[in-house]
Amino acid sequence: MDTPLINSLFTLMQHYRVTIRESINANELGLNAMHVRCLYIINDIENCTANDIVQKMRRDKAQIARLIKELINLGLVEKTASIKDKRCFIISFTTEGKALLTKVLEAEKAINEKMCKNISEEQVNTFTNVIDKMNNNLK
Amino acid sequence: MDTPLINSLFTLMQHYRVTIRESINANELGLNAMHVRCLYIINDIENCTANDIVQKMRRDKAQIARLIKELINLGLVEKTASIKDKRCFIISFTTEGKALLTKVLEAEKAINEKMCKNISEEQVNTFTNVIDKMNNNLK
DNA sequence: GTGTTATGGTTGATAATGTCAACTATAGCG
DNA sequence: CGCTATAGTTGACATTATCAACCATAACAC
Repeated sequence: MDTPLINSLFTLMQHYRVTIRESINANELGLNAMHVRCLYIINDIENCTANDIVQKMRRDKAQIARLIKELINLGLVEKTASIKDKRCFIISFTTEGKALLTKVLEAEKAINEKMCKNISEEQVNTFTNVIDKMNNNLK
Repeated sequence: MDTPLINSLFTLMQHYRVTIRESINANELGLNAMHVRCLYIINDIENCTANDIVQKMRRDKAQIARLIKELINLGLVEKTASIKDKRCFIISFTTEGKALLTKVLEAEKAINEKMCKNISEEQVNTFTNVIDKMNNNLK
């Protein structure tokens, strides 16, 4: 086996993508994986800006701008001008957005549980640990 | 932290994608990550057919058909009719394809090493183990 | 202050990737 | 034989990603 690691990772991501899509469609939330990731980041980062998301996701800022626009059109988040830096907009949840996030988190939690079934807590810890290290190594 | 696992995985894949693209572009091999994955699979599976790749990659057969066509146009692989089943084509490497695969494997090996730096063998083993289990759980 | 360069964000155009449905040819099975 | 299933191809289309140009503001040098 040459580089089973990456190939396994690819497979896992593909599985995940299919599963989350099914789950989200089933829940009729009208979002895709990227939207969901965005919501997480907005939730995690205090006074989150588009640029924060770009940094976190390592994706093109054009793509992020459009993702945010979609989230706004869906009425899930809103932009407010930043006082400190007039170039930036702070992205925050609407009431609907907050409610939806809760739902999405539940859906993902279910997937997470399914995914981690029969894997010991210790192993999962090692797993996340290794991922973090890898992320640092590739930074 | 709600589902750091998936988010970390996303980040890792993104890192990987960027790294492999840089590396492959640097090597001027003219391939993308999907091509590379295809090559691996063709290498791994005895008498590999398009359908084998579809199964392995869990992607649409149309996409795979086109990927293979590109690899053929690049002169990397070739199709030969299967004797057993006249609907299938066996995909095999040309001399150039085999040579290129070797190069790609080296490039990926370098990335793999970079990625696994300062991570013990044991941890890497646990890691791959957990991925495999997760893949099974999501199957 | 002015000028210059860097940064955050938006948009248009386009490329890359993924998906669906229709179709051909063959297989497998009653 | 007739019927249904499978392997693969193609066309059309949807989604996602990337690049370059652009505007407004910031940050810094002078």
